[in-house]
This record gives sequence, structure tokens and C-alpha cells, in this order.
Amino acid sequence: MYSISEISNLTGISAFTLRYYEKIGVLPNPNRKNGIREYSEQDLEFILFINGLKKTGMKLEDIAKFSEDGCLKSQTEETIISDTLSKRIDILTEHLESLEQQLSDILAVKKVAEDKKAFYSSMLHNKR
Amino acid sequence: MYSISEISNLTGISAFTLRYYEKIGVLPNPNRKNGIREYSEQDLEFILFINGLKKTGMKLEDIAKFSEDGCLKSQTEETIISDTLSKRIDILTEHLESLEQQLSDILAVKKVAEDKKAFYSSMLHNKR
DNA sequence: ACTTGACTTAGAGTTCACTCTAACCCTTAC
DNA sequence: GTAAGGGTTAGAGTGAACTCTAAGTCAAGT
Repeated sequence: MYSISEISNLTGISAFTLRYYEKIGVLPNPNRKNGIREYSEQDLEFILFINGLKKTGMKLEDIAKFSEDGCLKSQTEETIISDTLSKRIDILTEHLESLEQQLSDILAVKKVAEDKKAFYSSMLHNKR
Repeated sequence: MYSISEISNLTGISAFTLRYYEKIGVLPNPNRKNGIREYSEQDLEFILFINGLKKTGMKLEDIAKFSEDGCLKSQTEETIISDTLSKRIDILTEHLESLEQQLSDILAVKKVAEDKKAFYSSMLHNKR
């Protein structure tokens, strides 16, 4: 079990931000003992994944949609589960497409940047 | 030769943003005819590269440092050129490191996202 | 002649994601 | 008992990167 400051140290996310994420629904409410947050190993893993989504450009609003249980009382157990699953699958599918786009952007920029760097280095070398 | 709206269409960057980039030094001033911007093929290429830097997370402030000539009158030709080259090399080197970090972040998230997606899909499948 | 699309400066407004403060309470370890 | 570390709400402030408006000028094409 981890305290909020331990999670903060392990993830690099400040305690402020962790509470903020909880408030806006990006992170689920963890178990509490005397009102104090106690994070499990699975909570930590989930937070790391969520942080990965954020680092790779997913908006907090969309992460919140992924995180939430979608437990509307008006729905049956069956529908809740299917809807939640479908929703999560959709969000992941879309993000995976974005990841492919990012990969190709990065590889393209990397190539040009390497070429330019080599070119500038050779100019610098010839000057001396 | 391209007009600002052509460049906007070709790059996906709005004319507003192109002028804004010029104002804050992210993009150099292009040639003008009667005060109207005329972009060359090389200008277009440079803009596409700059846009790649931005898309891969470089701050506009740093892009501006990369873009500027650094032509301080107090320096000799020699120093100007060497300083400009070294500066550009430094910026590219640092960004290439960031690109590596991004690649590993993306690959890590991609793996977990694919696993989760497969897991959710199988749950959904078993439900039906 | 008129429409279109360019130009200018200055500044207001927006969105996103924090980041922190205020002001106050509660519990556990030393 | 006191300090350290946790809790709450509400809201202010920050910084980055746009995004657009106002209000006017100008030049080329139909």
C-alpha cells in the first residue's frame, strides 16, 4: 500500500496533480483508511498507464472517459459492462491510431534533424 | 512561389499562426512583393521542418532560438557562423534525445494499450 | 468599380493542464 | 503535546500556444 506522496515519488506526478486528476475523473477514487488515500499495486499500475496516455498526448477529458465506470443506475448490469468495454475499446483504438501518427512524425523529424545536424557539424569542422 | 494561404493549405498551419510564428521569431521573414509574403520552395521545406519540431514537442521559444540568425553586430563573421552552427547543433542534439524518449514512451504505451484492447475485446466477445 | 485577399498593430479571449494558497480539520509517531 | 503528513473546498494564478477582432490600408484581377 502506497501513500499519495509515495505514489508521487514513484510516478513523478505531484500530490496536487494526483488529487486534481481524481477530482476531474482522470483517476478513480482509491480506497481510504481514516479518509487517507491508500493506493494498491494495481492502482499504481493504472496510474502509470494513465500517465503514459497523457504523455503520448491524450487529453485529460478523454482519459476521464476511459477511466470512468459509467455506472449509470438506469442501465442493466449487462449494458453497463458492454458499454464500458466498447467505450474503452473505442478510445484505445483511436489512441493507437494517434500513436502510429506520432511514430511516423517522430521518425520523419528524426531523419531530417540528423541530416541537418550532420550538415552543420561538417560546416563547423571545415571552418576550423 | 506560394502565398500565405497556399502555405496554410499545404502545411495545415493557419495564416494567423504563420504570422504569429513570424512575429515571435519561430519563422524568418519571407520575401515580400508589395508587402505581401512570397514563400519559396525552401521556405516551405523549412516551415514543414519547424512544424515537425513543434509536433514532436519542441517549445516555440526553443524553435525560435533554432530559427534566428543570431546576427549580433558586435561579433565577427567567423564567430557568428560558429556560434549559430553550435547553437543549432546543440538544440538538435537535445531534441534528438527527446525524440528517443518519446519513441520509448510511445512503444511502451502502445504495447499496454494493445494488450488492454485485446483483453476488453475478449471480455466483450465472451459476453455475447 | 468592386471584390478578394493580402497587409498592419495591438490587444482581448480561449483552452489546456496544472499549481498553489487559504483556512481549517484530523490522526499517528516521537 | 507537537510536528509531520494526511484530508477538505473553492478559487486564484500561471504559462503555453494559439485564435480572433478591430479598424484601417493597399493592389491585382474580373
